[in-house]
Amino acid sequence: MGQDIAGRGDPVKLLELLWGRDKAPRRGPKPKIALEQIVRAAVDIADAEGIEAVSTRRVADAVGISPMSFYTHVPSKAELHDLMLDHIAAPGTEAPPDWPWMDWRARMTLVAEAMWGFYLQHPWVLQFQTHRPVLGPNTLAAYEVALGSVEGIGLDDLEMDLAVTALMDIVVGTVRNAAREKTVRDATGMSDEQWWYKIEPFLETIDYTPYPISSRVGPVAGAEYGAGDPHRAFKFAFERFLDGMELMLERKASRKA
Amino acid sequence: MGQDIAGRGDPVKLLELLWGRDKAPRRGPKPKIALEQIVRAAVDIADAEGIEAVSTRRVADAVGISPMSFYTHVPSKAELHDLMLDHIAAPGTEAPPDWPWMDWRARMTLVAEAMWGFYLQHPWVLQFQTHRPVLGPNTLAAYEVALGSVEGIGLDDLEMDLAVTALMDIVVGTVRNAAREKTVRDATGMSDEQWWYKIEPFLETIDYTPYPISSRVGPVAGAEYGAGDPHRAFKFAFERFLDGMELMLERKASRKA
DNA sequence: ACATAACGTTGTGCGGTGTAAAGAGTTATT
DNA sequence: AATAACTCTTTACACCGCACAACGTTATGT
Repeated sequence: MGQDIAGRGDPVKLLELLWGRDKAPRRGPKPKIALEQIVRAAVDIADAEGIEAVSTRRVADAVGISPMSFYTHVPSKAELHDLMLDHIAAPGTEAPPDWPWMDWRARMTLVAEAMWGFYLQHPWVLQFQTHRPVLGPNTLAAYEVALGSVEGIGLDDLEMDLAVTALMDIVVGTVRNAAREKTVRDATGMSDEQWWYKIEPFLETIDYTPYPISSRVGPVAGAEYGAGDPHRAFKFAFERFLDGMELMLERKASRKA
Repeated sequence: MGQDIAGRGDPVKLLELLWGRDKAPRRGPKPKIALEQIVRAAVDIADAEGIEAVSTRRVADAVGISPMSFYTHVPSKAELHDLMLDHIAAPGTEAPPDWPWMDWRARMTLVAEAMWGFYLQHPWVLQFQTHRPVLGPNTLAAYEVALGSVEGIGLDDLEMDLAVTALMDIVVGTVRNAAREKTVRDATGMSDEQWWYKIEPFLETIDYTPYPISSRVGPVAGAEYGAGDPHRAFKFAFERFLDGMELMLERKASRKA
């Protein structure tokens, strides 16, 4: 069931699907629909109603085939998930033209902000367990763009990967809070304000003496997030990280000189 | 089904369960089992077989009650998830005694490393969608400890929360890769090495000219992660972040002086 | 002491899930 | 023309969360 881990099946078969490598002339009747239609339908459902609304039956119905016919196109639901991930990675696989004239901080910020928007558009991606990397064409292209933001600034290859990984982690970690409000409101029909208002009487009955710092900091942070600006948490973390990167680059440069 | 968002039900009821607030003398027959047994059984199943193995029927069976009797103790599966989260937050709710003598970098590092171990022990937590905060006693206590690591170092209340949030994001983002290997191997019976070996022939058929940087950096990073050290990604990101924090603290101090 | 209301437990059942298995129909190859 | 390979479909199974109703148990109100 549910959002388990892709890769149970034959990983090579998945790669063939990702790269469209079974275009060889086949024997049987022509397929009624193409794989891409299935994947796009699944993504549409996920974008609109969340990943839990994506069932094999539902997807099959959306493209007009019988439930089990789904399995002629996709080995299992796990593979569908990977295909969905690579599918939505399609936009943002090209760096802007003025890319080379920007400094690395601007480039990394651009990549991070684009990624932020990406996750807000497809919040269901955040529900997936990170599994083995999806080695599809779009995912690779997006990775290429991200790596390009730190190319030629004085990092070795491993450090470049570490920097991009850190960038992604900070985005994912902070954008969760941004996606939360929308997702939870859709699912529960209750906004953050309504939720806090509802539990407030109970919260007043709690003895906060064991939590002196939290009870001081919590309301301050709560008021800030309640105002709806989780993007600020991202900017804080990311700017600290960029400053640390800059220090590292300076150290490396001065060591060489 | 599956790992959806907690909080569909009455949020106050959930708080009462979290804080054990329904100890009033009740009328009917004595419950066969206590809520804590249910939660512990659920956590045990999740630790051993992953969150997808935790079904209401399965949990009920584990504690020796009928499937539907589960619902007299817990309003729905969503509430069970929140109860599980607060339950496992119990350890690590106390700061070490030499805490005040450590500098803030050491304290934050300690908190982050403890958190790292926590997620490796309960990797299923990473599969949850972040929803509204779980305002349980253990979760609050853990937050208190984390906040304590940045108390009195020159940050205002909001910045303290932002710093702790960033710390958590970096840990969560990087520990996913560490949890991945174990989880996926358990689920697929295939190690990372076996997986790479299996897809290697296919990978050689791909034209990498559109991905010049990735094809150079990827293998280098892959060799490093293949050696099994995602902890290095954490250390890289976290040290950059700490350096950035230090710079921020210096700036704030010099502005005051 | 007894009726009653509130509660715990249980069995039945509904609509959903992923997918195995088997069969029918279609097409390219032999 | 025969056959093998393919797509699509129907049926079926074991699971899921949980609504509902029946039944038994206990503390309360009279």
